[in-house]
This record gives sequence, structure tokens and C-alpha cells, in this order.
Amino acid sequence: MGKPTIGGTRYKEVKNAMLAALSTQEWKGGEVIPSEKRLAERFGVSIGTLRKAIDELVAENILVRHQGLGTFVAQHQRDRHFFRFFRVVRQDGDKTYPTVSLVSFKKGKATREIAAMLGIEPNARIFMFVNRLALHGATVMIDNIAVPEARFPGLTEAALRERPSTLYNFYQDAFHINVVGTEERLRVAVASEVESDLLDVPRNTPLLEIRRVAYSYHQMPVEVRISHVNTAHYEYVGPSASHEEPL
Amino acid sequence: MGKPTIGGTRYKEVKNAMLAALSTQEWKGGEVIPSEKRLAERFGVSIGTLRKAIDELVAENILVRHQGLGTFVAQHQRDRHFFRFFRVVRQDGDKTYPTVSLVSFKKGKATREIAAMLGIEPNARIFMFVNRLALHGATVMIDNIAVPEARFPGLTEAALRERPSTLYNFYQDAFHINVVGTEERLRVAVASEVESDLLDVPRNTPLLEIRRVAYSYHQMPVEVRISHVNTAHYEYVGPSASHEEPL
DNA sequence: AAGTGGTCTAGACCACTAC
DNA sequence: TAGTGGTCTAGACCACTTA
Repeated sequence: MGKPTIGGTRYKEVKNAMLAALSTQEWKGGEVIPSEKRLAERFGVSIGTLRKAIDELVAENILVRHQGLGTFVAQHQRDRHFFRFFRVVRQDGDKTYPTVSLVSFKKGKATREIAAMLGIEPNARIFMFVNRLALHGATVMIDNIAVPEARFPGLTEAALRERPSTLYNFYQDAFHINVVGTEERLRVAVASEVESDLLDVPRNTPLLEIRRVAYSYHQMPVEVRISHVNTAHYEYVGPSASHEEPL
Repeated sequence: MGKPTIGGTRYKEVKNAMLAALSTQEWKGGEVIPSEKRLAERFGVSIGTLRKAIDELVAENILVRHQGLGTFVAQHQRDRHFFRFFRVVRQDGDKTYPTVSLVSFKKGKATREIAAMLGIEPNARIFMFVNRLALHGATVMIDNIAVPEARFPGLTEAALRERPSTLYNFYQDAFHINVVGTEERLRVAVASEVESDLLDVPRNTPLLEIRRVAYSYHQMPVEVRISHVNTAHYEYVGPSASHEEPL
């Protein structure tokens, strides 16, 4: 496979070549990729080496293997890895899907802070929207979401409202943007006026604030969100610290 | 290697056999384990199969490989994986080691809640102690820690105070207890009287509450702690959601 | 130089899925 | 039955560490 990418070892080269094929949408979300045998021939390596590259992409939840069927580009589905990205559960441990409703939608320009997090220029155009999330019938969480217009051309409020599945699934189907990882920072904040209205709590009620950056392949940031959670009856599930990379 | 453990596949059997050798302290924290060649002979598998078993144990941070040196039982060291377990950083991202001081130490009996989390009988004897953690000179976090007396025989306040390194390193050296993973739940709480004194904040200041269970091999719970963090200038680093198991 | 883990090969055989 | 991924083998050669 020549040397189109760096990485030192053959399987890293293969992995990077596969990431490239994913980035260019040669392989799209949910589709099968060629068989291991074919890929080994294409990249000029043995099956074992090819498998080691796939092993890592599977460990990173970028590909999914199905014995007897083939290897697929991972797709965001409500009933599959949803709780990897939605980490709020009831204090007794009960996990349920949130009911999401769009509160507002507008275009604007990125503040310096948002721009830095998204890796775009300050004042670059972004979309901003707010989601209200309810669990067991009560609003528990407010998401303030920002995405760069350049990566989401033509995004509209109607499209957001009418999306059939999860937000990240929508990003994938409508914009070929695959969210494969996030980084989150948590602190305590207090409810603003808007938030206290939406969450039905008094002004200045302490809330859990989550600042998230979502990444696509090659750590490319694609979305920033600041969430506020009422943890009176719910809590946030942190990392499990086994099979976890050092900070 | 007969069939001392289940698991379906050869390499899972090997992995379980290795976990057993770790549990029985045949291989102790920080020590080298036998070479891949020797282990392959011992378990009656090929090098490749043996390596697959080790691969998983390395991915779980239970073993560490050093090319040219050998494979070692992972050991808790202040300068190595410390920040996998200590996830509080300054809001500008600055990571520093906390200065820890023991506030109190006592024996007692496990409440039903603590007992459930530790997997021991209610009213079983436990040690309880409180640590104060300072960053950049100011107290930022209070840890309330509980461990079962049965697993920490002879633990004393003096030993805790005089430990030369991190708490988990102390568990490993003094009690052969290897913490290999944790589970954490986060919510907002308010400062009790003791906490407001120690953290130097007004009573009822909202704090970040972290409930952690620490596990050794085979998901055996060994420690429970409830921490409270003043997030005025610090924050909690959440999971990275790539290479992360589904919940 | 000897011993270790790191990478890579070129297969074999099995289990699962679809037709 | 044919094609897929899953496991396993028995080596080879390389890079690194210690002596």
C-alpha cells in the first residue's frame, strides 16, 4: 500500500488508510466494508495484520464486526450505543431514553470560546439550538448545542424537529458526520432564568453543568454543547477507569 | 492447561488462568511475570494465543509490557496512571497532584448502603477515614472513604499517615489489593458543616458529589468513597466515550 | 550476545449467516 | 454450500534492554 500515511508499523498504516476511506465516505455509516480477505489484498498485507488494524477500529467503536455477515461502519442507533453518550440515569440506576424537544434554533457567530473548542475561526457562522430532555415525564436536562455551519450546510429547524432518530444518527445520515468520541468536563452551576423555567426549579438552583466537545475521525471537533442537569433525582455516570486511557 | 476456567476460547481460558495467578499473588504488584515463551509452554498454547490473552490484560491496565524487559503486574505510581483515578483539574486544564492530609480515622460498622456497595454483610466491620485534598494550596475536595476490615487487616491511622505514595499504591503494597477499575456517579450536593469548614466555603455551598466504588480483579469491590468537590475553580474530567464500553 | 516483547506472515479450522 | 468473521498455530524477523 505504498506509504500514504505515517505510523511506523504496517497495521497502523492500514488503520490510517481505513480511516481515510471512512473520512472520504468511501464507506458510509451503516454499510458493510469489503471482506478481510479483499482488504488484505488491497493493502498488500496478511490477514493477521489487516485484522489487527480492524481490531483497533472496533475497539474505538468505529467499526462493528458481525460474524458471518461482515464488518460494518458503526452507526448511531437509539437502542445500541445510546448510553455511551447519554450518561444521565435515575439515582436508583434506572436507565431510560429521554424525550427530546427542540426549544429554540438560530444562526449566529461563534464566540472566541466556542470557536476555540470547535477548531474554527472566531466569528465563523454556527447554528445554535437548545434541546429540553425529559425522563419519566419531567424535564431533567437542558442542552445548549453549537455546530459549525460549514460542516452542517443547510441545517434547518424543521429538519432537526423531524429527524427520525437520535441527533448523532441525524448528523450521520444527513451530513455524513460520524461522532466517534466526546470529551466532557463537569462542574456545578446555578439555574439561569431560562433554565429555571424549563426545568421547573427556582432561580439559582444548583445544577450539574456538562461541557462537551464531540469528535469525528482524527479527533476533528464537530459539535459543542453545554448541558445543565437537575440532579435531584438523577445522576451522571462517570468513567469506569478500567480499559481507560491515561489522561 | 486443562479446563480450570470457563470462557469458551483458549485465550479466554489463558486470561482467566492469569487472573487467577494474580489473585493468588503468585505474581505480585510491580513484579515481572514469566516470558511469553514460558507462559505459552505452561498453558499449552501458541505464542500468538498467549499474546491475545495478555493483550486484553494490558488493555485493562492490569499488566504492562516493556519491550526488552518483560511483562509486569501494573503498579499504582504517582507519576504513571494517577490521573486515571484522580479526575479533578483546574478549569484552565492544568493538572497537578493533590496534597492529601488525613482528617479523621475510625472503625465502625457498614450501613446497609455501604455494605451493599462493598458486597459485604450489613454491620460488617469497616474502616472509615476522611482525606482533605488541596490543589495549588487550597482545599478543593473532601474524600469520605470506607474499606472492609476483612480485606485490610490491621490497618491503622499511623500506617495511613506514613504511607510513602498514593493510597492505591499503599493498598497494593500493604494488603496486596490491586485496584484495577472504578465506577463513579456524580450529582450536586451542598456543603455540610464539616465540609464547609474544611473547604472554607459557606454552609450549603453547592458542591460536586462523587460516589465511587473501586474494584479489584473479577469486579471485586474493595473500597467505597463519597467525595465533595468545590468546583469554583476546578472541574471533573468525564469519560472520553471513544474506546469505552457500552453501559 | 542473549533475552525480551513487537510486528508480520501464510496458512488452518471453526462458527455463523444467507441462499 | 459459499462466504464471512473468530480463533489458533508455528514460525520469522525486528527493536529494545541488560550485561
